[in-house]
Amino acid sequence: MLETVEQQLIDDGILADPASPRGRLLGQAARLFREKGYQSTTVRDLASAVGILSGSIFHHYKNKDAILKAVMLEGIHFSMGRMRTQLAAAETTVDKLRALIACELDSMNGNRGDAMAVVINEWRFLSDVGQADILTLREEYEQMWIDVLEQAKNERLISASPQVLRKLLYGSITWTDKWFRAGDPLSYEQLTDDILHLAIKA
Amino acid sequence: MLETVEQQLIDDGILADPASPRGRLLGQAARLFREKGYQSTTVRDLASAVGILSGSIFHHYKNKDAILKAVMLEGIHFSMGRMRTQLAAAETTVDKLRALIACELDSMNGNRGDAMAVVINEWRFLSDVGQADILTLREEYEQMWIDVLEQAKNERLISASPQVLRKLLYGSITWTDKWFRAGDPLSYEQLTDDILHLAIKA
Amino acid sequence: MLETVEQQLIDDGILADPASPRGRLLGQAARLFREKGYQSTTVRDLASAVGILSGSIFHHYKNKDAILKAVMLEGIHFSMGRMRTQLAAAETTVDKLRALIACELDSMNGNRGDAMAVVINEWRFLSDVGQADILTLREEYEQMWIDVLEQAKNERLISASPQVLRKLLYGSITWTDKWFRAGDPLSYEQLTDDILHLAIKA
Amino acid sequence: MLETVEQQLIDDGILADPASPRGRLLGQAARLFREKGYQSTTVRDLASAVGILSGSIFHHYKNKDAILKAVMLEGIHFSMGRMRTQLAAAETTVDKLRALIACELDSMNGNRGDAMAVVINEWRFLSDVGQADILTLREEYEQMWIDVLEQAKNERLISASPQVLRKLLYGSITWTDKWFRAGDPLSYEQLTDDILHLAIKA
DNA sequence: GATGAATGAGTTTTCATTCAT
DNA sequence: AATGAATGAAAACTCATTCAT
Repeated sequence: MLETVEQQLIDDGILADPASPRGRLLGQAARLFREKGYQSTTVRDLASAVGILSGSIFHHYKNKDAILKAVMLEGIHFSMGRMRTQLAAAETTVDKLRALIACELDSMNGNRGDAMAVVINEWRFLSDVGQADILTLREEYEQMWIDVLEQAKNERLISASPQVLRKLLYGSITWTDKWFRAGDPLSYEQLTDDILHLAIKA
Repeated sequence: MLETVEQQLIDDGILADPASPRGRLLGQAARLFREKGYQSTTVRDLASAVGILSGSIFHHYKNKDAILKAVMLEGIHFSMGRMRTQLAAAETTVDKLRALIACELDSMNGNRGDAMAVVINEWRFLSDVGQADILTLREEYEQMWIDVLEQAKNERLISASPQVLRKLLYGSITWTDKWFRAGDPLSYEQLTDDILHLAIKA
Repeated sequence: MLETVEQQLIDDGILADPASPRGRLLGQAARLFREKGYQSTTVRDLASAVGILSGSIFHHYKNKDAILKAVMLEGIHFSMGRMRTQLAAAETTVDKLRALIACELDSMNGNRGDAMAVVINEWRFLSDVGQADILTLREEYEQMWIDVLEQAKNERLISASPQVLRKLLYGSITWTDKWFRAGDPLSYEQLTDDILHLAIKA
Repeated sequence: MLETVEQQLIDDGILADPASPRGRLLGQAARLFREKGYQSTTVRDLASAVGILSGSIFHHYKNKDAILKAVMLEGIHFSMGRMRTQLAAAETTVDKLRALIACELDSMNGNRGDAMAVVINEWRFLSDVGQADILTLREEYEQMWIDVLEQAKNERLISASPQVLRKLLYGSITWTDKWFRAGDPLSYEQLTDDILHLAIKA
């Protein structure tokens, strides 16, 4: 099911095929940028991770900044694609909120999680132009959260303001990237529930 | 009162006097590391911020890594010192928890907040040796949180495990550094309360 | 009439047919080498100017140096061909001199002028081997000038030594490439006359 | 006497002292840019010519373009300084014209000639900003020529328009850089006279 | 303690050229 | 003939660090 969403996005040309040279480069770049940080990852690191020489990188991307941007776009597109699907399948507001949390958790920690972690942690290193190009997409993404949280506020499920609560949850969820390893000793589902209960009083 | 804590730590030789050359360097370093990141801040940037030439930096610190470490030590010492004072003054467990949140929020966003933000955000850039040297201190700091949260758990104020809840709150609080500007439109006290209500059901 | 000379040279296989792939490449190369300089023109620039990909360039020429050499040969052959025709048609020594000046001016500024400008301005970037191959031809070209100037000297039309005068005129004429745009406000004929009067006293 | 002018300019801080590190760099840069061209001269070439390592170059100049600009400024300032002195000493218009020619010839071929040759031959490789910064100075320089040529025109010493004649003489003189070696077999004075007689009919 | 020129290893990037398809 | 991914050497430039003064 998750695979379906990913495959769909690849077929639509929104995500690069992970088997293609470009896709392999993006995958390795996401991993390295996450592990070592954008600035500490050299173009040589990227090249050797995909088994080519450093000069060849520039056959695929104009410069290092363009690689960072591409990684981030992959991350956001993948996360949004999956979120949309899961939101559509959720019935109650609580279910929707749980879906958002689960998706975002998986975006940071799942097996395609590197790219989204890069979006969060390396954002400041993306050039101004690159940031501007991606900003609309990020805002769209945030709006999906705000919409659900406003609904929850109307239903008196939450007490804090949606804007503030979103920021607090965002911090909690993105920080999991630094400490959470699934099933050890905490399962995904438990963590999702714990975060859900930060938000709602029940 | 807060000034008292800071002054005390300076007098004890734990923090550098902000008026001394060393203290001015650390203050500027904290600010620059936070604003631009450790790696993007050059030794020249540091030197020119305190009005000396780049070569002279190395009369004060052995190398750039030593500066980062010193900044972090300042951040942690200051935060812990204040936290201890405030904890001692709090009576109930809820008061203690509120004190921890308020202190940590101020550690990230207050006027001595640069150093603590550097501890969080630039941690990975500190050398292994440096990290090892500081780790005990960070653990001591964390233990203060865990102690209070375990007490809260015993009193059934919180439901999640103290270890997990600490991590989630940590994420929420440290992330404020990226979006919160005091009084605009949210006050410090409101934000403290909002975070407190993530943790406790009341 | 000029077209006749050019057509003749194409028919004789001395110049490439501008409609052929090779001819189009040489034309674009001449233009780009003149505009941006040999070193600043990349093989990709050349390829994209003729609508192919960079790798395909090397099916036509062994390397970039060979393209430069071919452009220069085109330039010299064309100039010499025309000069011979015009010299044959001139009766007096003054007419011959005027013909040389007019031809060389047009070689730099006319609609086939790019190649000759490249001969002059990019000469140093041609490989030693390439220079050696072309040198005889350039000497032959120069000899046409020297012959006429010696005749002029014998007829006391000029006072300076033919060798020196040739160099001085050469500088004046080739430099026009940097400032002269025909008819604005100076016509070709006026400029030709002005240069002629540098040489002869009349 | 010439030395006097040069020394004066050095004392005034307009030219760099050839004995200083900066001055030595500029001298070698002028030589290399002239010999091999700006683009073919690497920063390593420059560094090794003055006996330092390539990275140290950037201690003196921000980038390669800044070196080119500095070389050009040296060339123009030196030429103008000397021209002004010589013009002031000349009495008749013919003397002035001869002085201009002699100065410009020496600017290209004398022992400080590298820098001026670079101004002429590498102009296109100076960045747009750099060109803009120098342009006023070049115009000032040209005006000195135009003024004398207009006077000559009024006195009916020359027949062509001052603007055109200047361009033609400019080409002749700057081209000497490619072929003239003083005293072999032509002396400076003879060459100056030959060029003077291109301009005036006498 | 401060200076600032120099170091030298490292970075991103460029680009002519090759070659399997 | 054309493609276009890959090569690999070389380019300009960066920057923490050293050290003689």
